[in-house]
Amino acid sequence: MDKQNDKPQLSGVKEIARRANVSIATVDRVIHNRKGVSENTRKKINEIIEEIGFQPNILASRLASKKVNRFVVLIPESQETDYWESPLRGIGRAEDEIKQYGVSIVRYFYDLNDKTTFSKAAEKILAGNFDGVLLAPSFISESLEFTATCRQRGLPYVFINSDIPAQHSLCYIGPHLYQSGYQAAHLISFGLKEGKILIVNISKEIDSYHHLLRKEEGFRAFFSENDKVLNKLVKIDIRNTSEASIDADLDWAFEVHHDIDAVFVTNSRVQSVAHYFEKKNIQDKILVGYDFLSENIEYLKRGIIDFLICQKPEEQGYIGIMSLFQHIVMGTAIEKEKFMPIDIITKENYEFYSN
Amino acid sequence: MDKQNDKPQLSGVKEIARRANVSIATVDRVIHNRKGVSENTRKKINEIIEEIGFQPNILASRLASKKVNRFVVLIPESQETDYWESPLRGIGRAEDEIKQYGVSIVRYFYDLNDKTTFSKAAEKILAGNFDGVLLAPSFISESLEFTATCRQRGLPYVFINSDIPAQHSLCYIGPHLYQSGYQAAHLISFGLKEGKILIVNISKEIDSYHHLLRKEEGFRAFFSENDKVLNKLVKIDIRNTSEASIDADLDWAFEVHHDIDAVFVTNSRVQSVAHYFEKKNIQDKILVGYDFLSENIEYLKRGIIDFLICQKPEEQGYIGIMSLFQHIVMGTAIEKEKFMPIDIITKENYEFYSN
DNA sequence: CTGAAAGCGCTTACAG
DNA sequence: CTGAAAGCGCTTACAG
Repeated sequence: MDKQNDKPQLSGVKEIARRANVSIATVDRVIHNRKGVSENTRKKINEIIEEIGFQPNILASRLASKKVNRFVVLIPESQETDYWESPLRGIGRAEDEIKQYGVSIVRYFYDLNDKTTFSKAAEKILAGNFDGVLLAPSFISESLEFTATCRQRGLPYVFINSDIPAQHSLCYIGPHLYQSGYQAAHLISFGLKEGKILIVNISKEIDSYHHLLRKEEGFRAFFSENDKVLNKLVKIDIRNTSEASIDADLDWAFEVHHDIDAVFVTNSRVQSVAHYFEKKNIQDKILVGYDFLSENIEYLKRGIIDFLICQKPEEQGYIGIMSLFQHIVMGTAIEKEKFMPIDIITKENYEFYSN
Repeated sequence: MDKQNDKPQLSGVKEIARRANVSIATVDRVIHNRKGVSENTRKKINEIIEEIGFQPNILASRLASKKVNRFVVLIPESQETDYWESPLRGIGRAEDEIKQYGVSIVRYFYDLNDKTTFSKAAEKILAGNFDGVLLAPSFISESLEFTATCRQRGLPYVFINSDIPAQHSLCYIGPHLYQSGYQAAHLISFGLKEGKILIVNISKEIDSYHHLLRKEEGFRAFFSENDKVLNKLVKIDIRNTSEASIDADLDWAFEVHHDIDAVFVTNSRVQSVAHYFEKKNIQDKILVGYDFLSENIEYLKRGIIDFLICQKPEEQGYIGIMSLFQHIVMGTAIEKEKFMPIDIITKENYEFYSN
């Protein structure tokens, strides 16, 4: 049809080579910042690239290149709760999408109750030959040690699920903990204009305890900032996570504070409190906690848990890998901080929720 | 390193051709179900494809092919509210991702207040040469007429935002209206154990009115199914959407029902009620409505709107285009119905929400 | 510092 | 009904 366009403008490396009067091999060298090109030619070629707004054809590039990129993942293994299965699923989904681009992913897991498993895995990773790391830095000092070495070697890493600020990570992908606690407070206060609220922290690991504190802070901030003088807060920390121990602690709390109207559990262990409620046939108290886990959802369905706050764990894994991919393979810019939405899950909407 | 793998197994069309003792051109014909291959060869090649689990290299395929796919979008233009800008943004995002695969997207818009604009655009689309359609079927009978022709021509189409069931669409991507109303009811009832609730439908188009009804149905169902005898429901329909008219109607409603404690607006026009509340300095009533629009968010921030239900409009556009792409270009299977999550937006989490 | 040539795994005319 | 050959836009040795 378009007779005038018989010879469409060349727009690729070929055209650049033609204009610069060099071979396409040299153009390729400049595009990829490889050495062995005179300053003059480099400058000329870069100008032409600028001028014609050259965008490399990523399909052709990947097809021609035999280079493979090896990513490695270091996250907690699933235990007690199956929370970490979700990020893992997201990682798998990302892998499926990008394996045709020559990316392979190796997975390492550590035990959240044993720091040494983290360090051992980290060592293995450093011994291997990887191009990018996706890391859940649950143990602060061990993570710092690991990332220091990565940085030194120019091995880029991405944090998911919890952040260690100012560590030169490529980016952080995960929840805004403080704000999610604040959100939980609003929900409870919306249903309970006046009354006593129990905050429950359940966790045996000291390290991740700091996460729970951030949520608790946000939760408390809501009440002090919004002048909710009619709401009183009390709290208990439960470090022994056996059912018997949790039950005993809750027994104690409800005995001392017979007038508790609502309970906020700062993590996915809300199921333990729900279980307790069910056993004791407690029906009139508001219960809010975290995470889209099958057990939690069961209690949500039965009306024992009122709200679950959820932060797209699967998406965290998916975006984590894709961020590495964008940066390392595609060479595009990525956001420094990607906070997950604070999703509110109820009996009515859980079946439409996508992690 | 792997000396034993000097000659890695060929796995592509070449290997199939070798095993079948034919040329790769013939293999290509079979892969794409093109005619001009004897039943015998076709069968043999298909067996080999099965046997080696052949997966075509989509990069190479797209690079070699000069075929372009033309998608067309038919959605309402942005007016009154800027709701439709979001799906449009999602469509643009999808376009950016897949244009390297030879996909181009043409956009048509119709006026929600004028059915004829829909039909005219539909006609133009049918006159053009397209490979796939993304359609918001706001006008039922006009849409049916259009899709009948599409089906006849083998032109696949995807519905977004609202569904017309059993129309052989490739898929539907959008909200579950009934359930979102049910969700709104739960939220209000959580904050209001006892009291009178006003349902407000604001819309001048009769056709899309049916959507609002579905939400209202869900809303009412919550109260009847959950034995909320202490909550009373009243409703008004507002068909003249000028500010003065809305205000007058609300004046009337609050005069007749002086004891209204909460208001549920069945669409994004919740901002009109919020505006009214602000003018009249009404602060003690719960207000719940729909959609992440900047004006609505402003009222959310100021505490006038309590909750917004939102159904990822941008995502609808994005997924809509990607579904066409998956089906037409990649040839992969897609889900028949993709319901959007029912997101609950509050003052606390709106800034982390991604459409 | 630079270039000619082969090749990535497909698709597409074209010829038979 | 089938095949040989050119080509998609890059990358990669290799040779100079």
